[in-house]
Amino acid sequence: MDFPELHPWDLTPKSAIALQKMLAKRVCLDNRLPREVRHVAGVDVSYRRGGRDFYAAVVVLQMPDLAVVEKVTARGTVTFPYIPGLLSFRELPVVLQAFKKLALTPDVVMVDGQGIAHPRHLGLASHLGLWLDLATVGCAKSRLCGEHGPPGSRRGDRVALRLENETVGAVLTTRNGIKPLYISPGHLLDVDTSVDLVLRCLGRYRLPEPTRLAHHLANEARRHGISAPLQP
DNA sequence: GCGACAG
DNA sequence: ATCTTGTCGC
Repeated sequence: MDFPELHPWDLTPKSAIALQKMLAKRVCLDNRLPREVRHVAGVDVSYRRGGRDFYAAVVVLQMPDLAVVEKVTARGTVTFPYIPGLLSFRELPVVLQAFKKLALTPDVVMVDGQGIAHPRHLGLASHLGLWLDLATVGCAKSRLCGEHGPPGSRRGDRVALRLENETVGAVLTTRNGIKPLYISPGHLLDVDTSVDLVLRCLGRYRLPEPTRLAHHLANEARRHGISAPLQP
């Protein structure tokens, strides 16, 4: 159950699903955020179509100005195929390597992917949150599961994302007339707090600054083919 | 069996 | 996610 100790290639989709069901019980949806959120981190992974290398990037921004205070990257190897619902088994290993290089411990982490808006309530954001014991928010660009009404078209508009008769997240419009984002709590916070946090991290783009900047940094790391700690 | 399906 | 050139719009 521990990546560093478990040979990744021994994990089968079936065992991965069993593990998700176990871990999902430990996800906490109560707010455990500090009174004042000082640091918000964004994480993302990049790789080439036929390549075996994965590049993860973590960027830490300070609130409320969103200034970058730390950036790290890490390189890893593909050990699991992409299967909808099992994304964390593919991306978590390299993401964890990147977090090991982080000097700061952010109050919350924004992830490119789902939180509990997942078939077994354990999307990448939730899995990462449990692993790091940090508050995490799932910020996906498209839907994995769940139903929702027509999203509003103005920034700030949101509609509930429901799954099995429960609200597991929100479909949030981050820019006027632009395709909305799928927000769901990963760990240690609730839906409303997740949405509020994303809104407070919004710049002039569709994606909130933390994940947007992490995306760029991961792409840059991939292009350089190296992984080196950086100084802001 | 068929359609859906984060990144 | 990634592959790719131009192109429509604020």
